[in-house]
Amino acid sequence: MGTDSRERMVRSAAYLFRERGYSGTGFRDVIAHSGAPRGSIYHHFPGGKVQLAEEAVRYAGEFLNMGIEAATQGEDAASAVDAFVGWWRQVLIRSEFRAGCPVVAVTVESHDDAPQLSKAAAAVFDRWEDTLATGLGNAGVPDERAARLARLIVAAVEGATVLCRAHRDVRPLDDVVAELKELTRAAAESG
Amino acid sequence: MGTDSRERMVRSAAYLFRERGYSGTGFRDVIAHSGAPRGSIYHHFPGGKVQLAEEAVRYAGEFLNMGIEAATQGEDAASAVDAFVGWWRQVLIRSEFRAGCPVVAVTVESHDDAPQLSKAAAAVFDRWEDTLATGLGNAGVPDERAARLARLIVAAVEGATVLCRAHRDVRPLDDVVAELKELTRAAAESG
DNA sequence: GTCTATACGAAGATAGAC
DNA sequence: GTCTATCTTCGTATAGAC
Repeated sequence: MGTDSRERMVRSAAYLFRERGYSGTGFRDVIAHSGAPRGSIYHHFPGGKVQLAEEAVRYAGEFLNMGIEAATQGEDAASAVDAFVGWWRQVLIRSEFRAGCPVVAVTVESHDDAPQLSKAAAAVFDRWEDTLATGLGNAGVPDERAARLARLIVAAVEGATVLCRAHRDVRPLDDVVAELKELTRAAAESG
Repeated sequence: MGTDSRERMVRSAAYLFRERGYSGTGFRDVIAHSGAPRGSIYHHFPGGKVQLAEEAVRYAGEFLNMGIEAATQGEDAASAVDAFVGWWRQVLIRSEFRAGCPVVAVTVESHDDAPQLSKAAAAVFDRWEDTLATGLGNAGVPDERAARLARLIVAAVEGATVLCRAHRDVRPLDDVVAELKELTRAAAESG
């Protein structure tokens, strides 16, 4: 199965973007990290680096979304927050605060000449919000409120991961989560 | 006053980082944007690109902090949020969602070989939080809560700017701000 | 302070053989 | 699908003249 190296490249790109960003990650790095052969980059990705990045964004988006979906089956509203936050906590701590969110990294460096990247990123953020909102809905938060809360959660947690990387400490994330959980519980009870 | 081109380089670096990130911005671009002479880069910045970036982060941090300070003199708690958010709204809209926060950009791409950059970024985030927390305190929010709320505001607004860039729309920021304002007002009244 | 020239490696991308 | 060779442009950084 020769398509194996293709998948590894996408995964490696997502991994490396988290640490060094889009411009900071070259094919050189992706090849080295994935162990994929140099000669087949443009065979697998005729669209070059932009295509690779687009797929990496989607891959990361899908991957995390599955985690959120699995964890938002409960009826406790706060568990929806935990589901989303838990992943980032792990990423931050395991990488010793060297890694963050690849989707944020790509968004922040996106050019005009590659609008596919912002579009892919927007789709990922939307998907995360939808899944979270569904979880909040199951926990009793009214639909309209759930959508706005989900958006706040995504924004605040993504922002908090950046603060954590700067501080090399999880506390910003923990502080933010404490506020979010309180807010979420109140919203569920009032619904 | 020959130091003028030095300042312009720092400002240009901050400006360009917002759009293309740290790795995506070369000296080439900084020279072109600032109009500064090529030959004096390493005269002004012996530490090279890292030093330039460090100063750009500090410059952006100080600049925005002055804006927050000026706007948090009132007694309305929500105005402290507006002060911070207003700036990012302007940056996003005027750039047609091409520009974000340079401090976030640098943090997200920071290497192990230049820990000065994360440190400078952390100092900036802390300063913004402190100024915001003081504003919230003046509006009647208890000190401990004010600190946590300020941190949430910084994280959520920074995260929202990323969402706005992906969507090419201000709505994520507006949605997040609506929630933050409500939360802030409640905290001020309960204090 | 600013210039030119230059070093040297890496970037993304393409062509054509196998 | 993978290889090697190659193109062109760009990256940061340095040296030494002016």
